[in-house]
This record gives sequence, structure tokens and C-alpha cells, in this order.
Amino acid sequence: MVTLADVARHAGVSASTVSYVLSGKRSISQETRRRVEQSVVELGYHPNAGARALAARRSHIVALVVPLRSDVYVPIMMEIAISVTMAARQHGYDVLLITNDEGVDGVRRVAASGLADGVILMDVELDDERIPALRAQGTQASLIGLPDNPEGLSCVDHDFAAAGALCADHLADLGHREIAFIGYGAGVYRRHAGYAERTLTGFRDRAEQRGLRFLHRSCEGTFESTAGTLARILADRPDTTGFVVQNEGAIGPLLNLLRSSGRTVPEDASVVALCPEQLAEQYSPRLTAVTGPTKQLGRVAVEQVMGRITAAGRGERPNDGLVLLTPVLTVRESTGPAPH
Amino acid sequence: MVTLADVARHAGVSASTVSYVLSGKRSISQETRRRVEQSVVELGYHPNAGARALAARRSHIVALVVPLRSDVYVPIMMEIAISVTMAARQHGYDVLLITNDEGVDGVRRVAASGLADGVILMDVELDDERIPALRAQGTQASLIGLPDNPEGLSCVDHDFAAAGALCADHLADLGHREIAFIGYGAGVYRRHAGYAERTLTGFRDRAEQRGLRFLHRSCEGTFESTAGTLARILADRPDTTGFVVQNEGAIGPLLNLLRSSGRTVPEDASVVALCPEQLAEQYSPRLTAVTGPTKQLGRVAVEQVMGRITAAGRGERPNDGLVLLTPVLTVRESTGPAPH
DNA sequence: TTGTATGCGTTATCAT
DNA sequence: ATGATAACGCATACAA
Repeated sequence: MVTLADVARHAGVSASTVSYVLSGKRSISQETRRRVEQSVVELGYHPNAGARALAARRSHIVALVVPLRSDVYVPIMMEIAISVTMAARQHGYDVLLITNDEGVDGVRRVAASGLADGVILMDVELDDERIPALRAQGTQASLIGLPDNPEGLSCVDHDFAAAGALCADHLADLGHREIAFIGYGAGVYRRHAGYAERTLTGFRDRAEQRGLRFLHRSCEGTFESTAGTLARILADRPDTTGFVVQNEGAIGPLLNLLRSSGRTVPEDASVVALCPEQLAEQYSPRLTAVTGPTKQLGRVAVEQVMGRITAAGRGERPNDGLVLLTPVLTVRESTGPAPH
Repeated sequence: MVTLADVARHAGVSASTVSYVLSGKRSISQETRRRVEQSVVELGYHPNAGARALAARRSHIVALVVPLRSDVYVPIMMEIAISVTMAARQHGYDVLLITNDEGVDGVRRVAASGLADGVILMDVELDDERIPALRAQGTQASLIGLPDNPEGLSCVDHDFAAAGALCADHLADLGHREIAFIGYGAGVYRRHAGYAERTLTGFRDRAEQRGLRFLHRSCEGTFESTAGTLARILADRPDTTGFVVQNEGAIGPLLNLLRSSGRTVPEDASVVALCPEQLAEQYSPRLTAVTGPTKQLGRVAVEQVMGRITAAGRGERPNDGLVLLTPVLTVRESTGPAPH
């Protein structure tokens, strides 16, 4: 293994000079810098991570805690994980993957051992049990998802309320007056999942403003459940012409059921999905959908922890931050003017 | 921060005793062990990762290199990543996530810096450019996927040949005589992707043994492409009653097209998919499918690197290993006896 | 069974 | 602009 001392010897300077050349933390003469850099390349020197972490009290690692099972569509989770990793690299950081089966202990472990300088939590719940642990340890963290009390924390999430409002606006603009909102399973609302409630609230408020009649129905996302839900909707409100679906599993069944009930999309019924673009493009007709900027979720989370880590390193109090990312509505083939 | 010295003082023993209690590398009296363990808990001691890595010359981290874009279905990649992480934890290891945009440099970097003790490569190609780098550095690694020359390496992959053979056997057993194999896009075969070729070979060999007539057609996985492929198959071999599909994207279209061409599954045509269970269950009818044990892929890869790391740590030459995991055929609703 | 002492490779402080 | 040197916290070879 090539060490700093080897490089120093080879370049004819002291070890500290090599260290400073590499870190750029003090000014170095052109000549010295050149010689050192050349020695680094010639010898193939790579700073030892452990030694660096020990001396600098910074591991240059952030931990990313991924849920084992979650409401999040898996490809989206992967996309977030990858965007986190790439963003972290831009800051000279690597990403440690922690699965949530370790629960609170995992976060405690990596932070207390100095393995990670900071933590990014995915799929944060409203009253997430890991949050008190973070607070207690003073661990620098960024949460993807919005807990009920974000004070003292950095959080980033989609602006689900805005997403809901976009759906209402779009259907209202097209002249629809009777809308059905097909949401997640009852359990999701019962445990007050933030994203579900915020979407619904955003939709409801805007729908009321725009004078829409609407119905919210929970749906488990299976074919049977969707069939039952749709049947009830059409029984209660036969004049429904607009559908908003937030449950990925219900999308396919809904399209099939509308078709087999003799309604063509978008002539007889319009469907707006709250889902990733990837999914929206898969169906036929391709779905008008409201989508959040997934990659930014990861990028912002990284910026947040990085900010907190450097602030804490300087002995400053890290800034809290709450970033809600604006979703985008993409019009595709599943929505059109209301019939008549 | 609580250090080993703090614990030692608190327990009234020397630092090395604490270290040995924790590592279990020498026998300790009941009494001492008890006192030390209590002090550890009372003080909330967590060994510093950097110091440990520096002193022991082992980081207790393995790097997992994930492809940015790959032929692998994303949820499966995630499942592998998670199974790797959980298996690693069982060995006291953590997992560093490396995206493949760093290419060869990423592997070089984490290995040369001692950040990771070993590397797990996902989605390995036949002549993967990262392999020479591993060899050159003497980096301990396990490859998920099978390169063309696995000598000196540890590899684990699905036994795709066996998977292909299972498909042939199942359809032959049901009395089908004319089979069409709908594969990946032509590009996949042109670049000799190992999994595609091995599956095809396994299928072909077994089909010949069983006296089946068969046809292989590549297919891009879009609706249009599948339509074209199916049309050609039915034109060339109108008596085809069995279909094997390896391209996830072609499954949905194929089922729709068979239906709209007046063939019901499985009465008129049987379909066997080579895909994850998750997907097979999604369609209607649910698909008879051949599936590999995804989680084992991760587990075995971890066992392999762990073995290599400990061997190398003892100065031994690590054993190579080539593990092919046996796939399973699950009969569902998409296959039945050949018509007549 | 336990303790002492040294070194791991950097960073950063204190000199010059 | 550069050097010498003391931590950093732990593991382990050597002693007892």
C-alpha cells in the first residue's frame, strides 16, 4: 500500500506538505505542487479512508436508510437511491446502504460509530420512531417525506397538496363537474399517511374552489377492490365523468373496468393518475398524470445533509429546511373535454 | 464521544481487555467480561469505525456496484441490493452503494483507499471492463452474472440454461409439439448477453431432445414489435401452441394479441414466462413461469466475498467459486394440455 | 487471564 | 511556503 509518507519521500517534501497539496487547505508553490502531484500519479497513491476518517473526524460517508416494504413504487425508490449516490459523489461523499430492518438501531449505529457523517431517511412516516433517535444523538439528517413535527430537521418531499390541486384544476378546466378520487386502501388513511392525506386535502380544497362535486373512495388496488369501488361510485354518482387515481395498483383495473362498462377514455370518462411518468406511459391510452421530480428528491436531500454536516463541523447550528418539490401535470391521452 | 479508554477506565481494566472482550479474540474471565459489558452499555460505547479500520486494516464494508441502466427488472435489482445488505450485516459488514457511472474508477477507488474490503458487481457482462481492474488490483470480489472467463473470480448467477430447459420440458410434458421462443431484442443477442444466450441454448437443447419443433424470434418488447413478432410466428408456424417469453415487455402485449386473435390461454395456446414471480402474478391469466431465487443471488455473493476477504486476510489464496442457482417452474393458469 | 506498548496513515497545530 | 510532530481511537504482538 502506498502511503502519504511514500509520496512525500518520492517528491522530496514532508508528509504534511503532501497532505496540504491534496486538501488544498494552504497555499503551495507551483513547483512543489507539481512534484507532489506527479508522485501521487506515479506511485498510484490513494489516501487511506480509515486513517482520514480517524484524523479528520469525518468519514465522508452518508447513510441512506431504505425501507424494506413501503408504499413507494420500487423503481422510484431505486431512482432516489441512485440520485442520492450520484449527488453525494459530487461532494466527495459515498453512500452507505442501510435497510430498515435494523430500525432505529441502524441509524444509531452508523452515526455513533462515526461510520457516517449524516443520514438520509427514505419513506419517513408522520410520527417516525427514528426521529427522536436522530434528535437525541444530534445526528445530521435529511428526511425524504414529511413528519408531523419537522422542527430542527431538514426535510424534502413532493408537494402532494399541489399535486392534488393540479388534478382538480385540470379536470375543472376540461369542464368536468363530477369527479371521483380513487385513493389508497383504507389502512393508509387510517394510519394518516402524510402523502395520502395531503394529496386529498389539496384536491378537495381546489375542487371546492372550482365548484366541483367530488367523491373520495379508498381502494386496495386489486382488481376486485377496484371493481367494487367503481361500482359504488357509478351507483352513487352516475354522472361522474372525471377520475383521479392515486393508487398505482388500481390504474390497470380501472381502465379495464371503464372499458368493459362501455365507457371509452377519454371520450366518456377522463382519468388523471398520480403516478410516475414511467407508469403513465405504460397504459393504453397513455395517462395524463401528475408526477413529482424524483431525482431532485435525492439531490435536495444530499444538499441538505451536506449543509448540515459542514455547519456542524464549524460548530454552527445547522439550518433547518423544508423543501416541497412542485409536481408537474403532463397531459396525455386519458383526459379530454367533459361529454355533452 | 465515548472511547475504548473511557470504557476501560470505567470498568477498571486496560484498554486491550476491553478490545478483547468486544472482539472475543481471547478468553476473558466471567467477572471481567460482565463488568466491561456493563460499562459499554452504561456509557453507550460504539467503536469508532475509522480507528478500527485503520488499526485492523479492515473496513468491514463491501461495495455494491449497481448498474444505472440494465436489462434487469428494477424491483429485482432492489431485491438483490437489499438481500446483499442484510446478508452483509450478518457478517458484521455494511454495504457501500456505488453507481456504475464511475465505471472502473469507482471500483478502483473504494478498493485502493481501503474504503471497502471487497466488491460485489451486479449485472456483469461477458467481457466486463471492470474485471481486468479487479484482477490487477487483487481486489476481492463476487460477480453477479457470468463473465466469459471466470477463472480466479467468484461468480454467482441464475442457471439460465436450466431455466430454458424447464420451459421446454413443461411444454413437452403437456403435449405441445410446436413452440415459439420470444426473446429479447436483436441487440441483446448481437452483443452476446450471457443470460440470453444461455437461456436459449438450454431451451434449444432440451427441445431437441424432446423432439419439439421450435422457433426463436427476437422481440423489442414494445406492443408493435410484439405484434410483428407474433404475426410472423403464426404465419411461419400456424400450428404453434406453446410460447416461451423471456422479454418482460412482451408479456402483456402477447397476451392481448393472442386474445384478440381469437386464441384463449391456456385452452388454445400455452404461455410460459421467464420472469420474476411478482410479474407472473400480475397478469390475467396468471402466468406459469420460471423464476430464479433472487434473494439467494445476493446472499451467495456476500458469502463469496466474505470467504475471499477472510482468506486473503490470512494470507491464503481465496477459493474461486462459480455458483449457478437452480430456477423453479411454477405452474399457474397460462399453460395447459396441447389442443386436440 | 490480563496489561503494556506500538503502530496503523492522516490531519492539523505549532513552529520556522 | 514548508516541516516536525502530536493526536485520532483501536488492534495486536509482546510481556507478565
